[in-house]
Amino acid sequence: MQELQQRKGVDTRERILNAAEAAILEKGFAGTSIDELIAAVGITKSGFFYHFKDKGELAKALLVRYIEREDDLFDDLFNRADELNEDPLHGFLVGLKMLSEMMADLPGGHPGCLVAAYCYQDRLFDKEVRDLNAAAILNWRRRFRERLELIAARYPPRTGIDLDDLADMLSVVADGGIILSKVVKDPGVLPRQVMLYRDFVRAVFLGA
Amino acid sequence: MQELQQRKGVDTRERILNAAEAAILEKGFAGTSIDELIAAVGITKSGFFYHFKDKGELAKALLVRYIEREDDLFDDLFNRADELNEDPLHGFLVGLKMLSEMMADLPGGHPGCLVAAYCYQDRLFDKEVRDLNAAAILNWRRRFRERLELIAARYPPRTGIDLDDLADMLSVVADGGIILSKVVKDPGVLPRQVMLYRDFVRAVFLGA
DNA sequence: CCTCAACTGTACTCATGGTACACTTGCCGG
DNA sequence: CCGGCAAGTGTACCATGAGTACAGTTGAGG
Repeated sequence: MQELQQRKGVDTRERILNAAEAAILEKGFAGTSIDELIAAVGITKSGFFYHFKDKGELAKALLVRYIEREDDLFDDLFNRADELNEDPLHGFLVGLKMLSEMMADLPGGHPGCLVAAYCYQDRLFDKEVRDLNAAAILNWRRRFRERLELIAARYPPRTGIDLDDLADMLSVVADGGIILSKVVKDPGVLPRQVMLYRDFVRAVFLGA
Repeated sequence: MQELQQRKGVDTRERILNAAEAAILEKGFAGTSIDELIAAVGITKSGFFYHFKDKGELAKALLVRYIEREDDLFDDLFNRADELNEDPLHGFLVGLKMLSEMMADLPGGHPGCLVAAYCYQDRLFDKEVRDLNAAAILNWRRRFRERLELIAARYPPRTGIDLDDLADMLSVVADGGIILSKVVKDPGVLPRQVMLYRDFVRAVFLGA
């Protein structure tokens, strides 16, 4: 079955994606040259185009991989938090604390969010990629909204709070927090902002 | 005094900056070509290099102009809010409401934040530009922190809330809200997120 | 009429993205 | 041990974009 060959191929592809992700988060998509990627990975230009038919396909593959990983991370994190806790509110609060700690533990700070990076260069990509980006955000909204509804069923929230907006706010705080952390070069900003969001969620449902 | 000539020159420079700002927020810095800018403005390449010695100077001039405008906007907004209100907390809350309304009234939604865009392409710029970016964020932190201190002197805040973090959270919510609004193509997300931040500020100082 | 700001025009260099296509290498099943 | 396929290499080529160089033009003001 040519397992070794396949493993090598997958491996090279992953290494291209790794190099591309790091470079794109620092210099943007158009600012990242294929030449620098193949130099970093140690292959030739032809090798690159064997794996991706053009630069746009690299962009798409990168985003797909990024979104899958983030989804897995959220699944894992909040499932663990739920196991530790029966109550939906306290499970969510524990999950947010774990998220904050995870972000605090990233060596060198959070490297950046691909969704945000693509957002500020979206005319470089085709509709498919832009739709993928939007779908990822809407999926996170749905996922957190479902949790918030479970919480709201047991703890009546403050009136005038829309649960979609409160769900969105986690993505907002994460993306905004990443930007502030990067710009002021203080990795601590992001985890502290997540904790502020956690405080707000508690205030909404516990009124404290 | 060649006033007309100077006005014409300043005007052309501003038109280059306008075209560049719009293009960079959509395609990134490296994705924006000088050729497309001069085509949009209706000048030649020589004309462009008469105003900016290279692309890097364009980037710097653009960011300086953007930060000045944002500062002026905040000055104007919160000064007006203060005139309408004696109490520092209610003045701030009124200012946030006005900010939210202003963002809701932007036709086509917020075009994007240059600070955030530069953040995700920062290796394309020299240290001076990156420092400008960081200074802008720190200046907004200082500005809002001062307001929050005035409020805290009259309304004891919930314990465990750091005023720097709460000040940062406005920038965080703005930058994150802009990204979500752009990605899901719903201009309403941003103003609603600002209102959520306002709710949180009220909860911190009024406990309600 | 002269000067200066604000350009235009032409011509060139170099790097990068991308295309095309023939060729190689090495594992694997038959 | 041989043919096939995955995973590449090597070479050549083209268009676009950043930037350089520098001479010439235009029009308002003194």
